[in-house]
Amino acid sequence: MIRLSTKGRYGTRLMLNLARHYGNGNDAVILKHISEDERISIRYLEQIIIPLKINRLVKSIRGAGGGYTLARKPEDIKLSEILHALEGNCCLVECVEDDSFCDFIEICPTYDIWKGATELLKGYFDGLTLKDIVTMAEKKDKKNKAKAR
Amino acid sequence: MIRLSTKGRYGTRLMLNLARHYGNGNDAVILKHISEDERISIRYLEQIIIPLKINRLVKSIRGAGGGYTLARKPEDIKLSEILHALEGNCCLVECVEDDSFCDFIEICPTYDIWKGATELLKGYFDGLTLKDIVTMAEKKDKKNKAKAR
DNA sequence: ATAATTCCTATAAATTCATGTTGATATTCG
DNA sequence: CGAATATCAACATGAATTTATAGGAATTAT
Ligand code: FES
Ligand code: FES
Repeated sequence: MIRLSTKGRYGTRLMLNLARHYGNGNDAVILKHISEDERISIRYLEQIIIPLKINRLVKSIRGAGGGYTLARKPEDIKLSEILHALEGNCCLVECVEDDSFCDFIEICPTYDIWKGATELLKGYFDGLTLKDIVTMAEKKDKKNKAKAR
Repeated sequence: MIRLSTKGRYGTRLMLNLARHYGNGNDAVILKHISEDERISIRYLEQIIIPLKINRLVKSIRGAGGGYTLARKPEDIKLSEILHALEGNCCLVECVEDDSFCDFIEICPTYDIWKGATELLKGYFDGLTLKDIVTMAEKKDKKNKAKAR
C-alpha cells in the first residue's frame, strides 16, 4: 500500500489544531485538549510532537499554564515541512533520497518512476501552508452548515 | 513515511521482467529466473504473483516447462492496475477509498488534502503502461552504455 | 517415473502503532 | 514556600501489520 503513516496524519492534525488556535490571545494549547479534539492518545501525541519541536515548527512552554504553539505564522509553515519533520524523508521508496539503499539505481527501470511520483507529491505538499488548509476547512464547514439548514 | 510497500515495488519489477520477455517465441518465464534477475526470493515472488494472477494481469502455465506470461500486451497494462492489484487500494490514507475508515470525513480538515494527493498519484500511475516503462528503461540503458564508452 | 514448476498453507522475523509507567524539571498561583 | 500543572525523557509492553522463508502437495512435459 502507498500509505501515509499515522505519524504523518496525526502530526498534521496536531499542527492544524495549533494553527486554528494561533494568535487568539491565550496562545499555548495543551496536549490534553488536542488529544480530546482529535481523539488521539496523549502518549502518542507526546511522541509525535518531539520531531516537530526539534525541527522548530512548534515552541513549547513548560510548567503550569504552558503548552505548545506554532513557532511561526500558519502561512509560513508548509505541509511539506511538517511531513519532512515527521518522516525524516518523504519519498515513495528510500532509494529516491538515499543512493545506497538500492544497489542498482543506474540500471533499475523503476527508479525514475518512483522518483517522478515522489516529486509530484512533494510539489503538492510544498504548495500548501497550514493557513491554506485551515481556510479550506473553514469553507468546508460553512458548506456543511448551509446544507444542514 | 509515505512509502510504497515492497509488494508494490517487487511486483512492478516482476511485471516489467515479464514485459521484457513478452512475445519473443519462448514465452513463459519461470519465477526462478525472475528471482535471479531481480534478486528477490522465489518464495516471496510466489506470494506476490498471486494477486496479479487473480486480477488477470498474468497467466500461469503449470508443470514442467511452465511459468508465467503477461495476460495482455505490455502497452495494455497500466501501472495503476498493477499497484491496485497488489495493494487492494492505492490511497494515501484508507478513508479516501473507504468511507467507514475515519469517523469524521465530513469535518476532517485533512481529508481533502490526502484525497487530492491520492488523485495526483493515481493520475500519474494511470498514464504509464508497462511498455512506456520498458521503453524508458531501454533509453536509460543506452545512455549508460554511451557514457561507459 | 522423473524432474520441473506452480500452488497452498504455515510460520518466523521485523517493523509499526499505540498505550502505559515512572519520574524529573519548569512554571504559575495562592 | 508548597501545591498544582505541564512538558520532558526513557523505557516497557502488546497488538497489528509487513516482510520473508519454509515444506510439501498438485500438475505437467519429457
Ligand atoms: S527501487 Fe530503488 S533503485 Fe530500483
Ligand atoms: S484522515 Fe480520514 S477523514 Fe481525516
